[in-house]
Amino acid sequence: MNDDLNSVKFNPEPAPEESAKGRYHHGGLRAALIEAGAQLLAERGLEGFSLRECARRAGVSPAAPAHHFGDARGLLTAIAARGFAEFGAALEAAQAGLSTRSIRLRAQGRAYVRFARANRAIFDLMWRSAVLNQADPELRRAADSAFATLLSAVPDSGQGKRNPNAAAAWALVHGYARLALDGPLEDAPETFLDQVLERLTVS
Amino acid sequence: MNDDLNSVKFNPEPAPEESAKGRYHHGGLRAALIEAGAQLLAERGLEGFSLRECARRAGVSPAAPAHHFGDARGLLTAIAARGFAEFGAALEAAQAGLSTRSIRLRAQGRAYVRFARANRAIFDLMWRSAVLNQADPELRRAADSAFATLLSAVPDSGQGKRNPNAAAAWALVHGYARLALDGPLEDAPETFLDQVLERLTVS
DNA sequence: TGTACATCAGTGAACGCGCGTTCACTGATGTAC
DNA sequence: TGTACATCAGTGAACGCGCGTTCACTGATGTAC
Repeated sequence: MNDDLNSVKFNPEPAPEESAKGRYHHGGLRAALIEAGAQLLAERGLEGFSLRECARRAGVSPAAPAHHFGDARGLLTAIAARGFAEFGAALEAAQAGLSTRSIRLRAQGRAYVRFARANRAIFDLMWRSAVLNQADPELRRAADSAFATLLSAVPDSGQGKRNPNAAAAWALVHGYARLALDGPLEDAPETFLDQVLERLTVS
Repeated sequence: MNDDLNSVKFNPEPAPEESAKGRYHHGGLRAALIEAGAQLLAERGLEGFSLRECARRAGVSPAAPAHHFGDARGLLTAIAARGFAEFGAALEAAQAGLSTRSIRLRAQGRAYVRFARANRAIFDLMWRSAVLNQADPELRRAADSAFATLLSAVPDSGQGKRNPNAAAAWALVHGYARLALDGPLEDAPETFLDQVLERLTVS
């Protein structure tokens, strides 16, 4: 993903020195913990996640993370926020330069599912609202921005806030992604998704 | 849900006496642990789930559950299996007596989402494949049977095993259910689901 | 119908573990003068 | 340019907790004869 974008986002201080090892002040601990946490999630899932292990991987004492994130929820929220930022960027990139809405929608659908498959632990986390601090402004901003990008490709049926076209497109793509992660469509090829997206009537 | 069906399924011995309290042998511990576990999940989610707490609620020593389920994965798998059995029964009941496929599909879609909303903790669990023993024959049977019921309402496009009509219907309904549980469609009314289902073109 | 005995279900105390969090602390940084 | 000092980031030992699991055990059940 876009590392530059994210290190700017989460570590607004000057870039940490190459070798932060052995120094008393880590220099980029916040970003390092997010990275360690993301890797830990990928390896062991949410069940195997712990603040202590993140600290261990970042080469720092068990009490250090509290300084930046308070508790596990805080760190998980930051990881999810980074996930949504990358997710939104992927959707944006997928549709950039494409002209018609329906073409942009298909392209975003593919990017949506591809992101879920390539980042399954993070994608899972992004939707586990019970373990996140949903009020966190950074999380909210990143999530809302990603959703807005997706929905910008759906024709507005003029039904106001609750738009069945948007919900149908979102549900179809989101459901496909979930089924691709959770079993039933685990090994479906990308072309199959295209066939599925064709079943969507959005006018 | 259908308690008779499930106690038969999970507790093939003669029905436990009304007052199993105080007796050395519980009489229906297996079923009682499944019930306690389901309630615990509903109250605290998977994060707050523990074998010890299930035992406590069933009024039994911490070591007792191991006798029936081996470990937490075993009990969770049994809970998920019961969930799939109830889920399949709900889908079946929803479409019973309806004539055309498209009508049956809509009815099942509504039942699918209604089940997810009414049993969110169990529905979540049913899809958390990482914490379940997916090889468990009872789980497999219950899940496959529920899916078969759902897909029986989808026109077969003659494309063999990987049927885009089936995948589209399933993804749309499943995605809607997830979005209804996880935030974006949390308080959408049932009629909105109908409008969304209309966007499905399945021929 | 009665008795012996194998089998089964559940006990309860004990264990070791990794966890989150606390606490008084210390080393580094950066700013004011 | 130099020094004093406040602030900040991270230490590391300690705590109490609930967990899963083990273990030798015991009470109830049901079957063979």
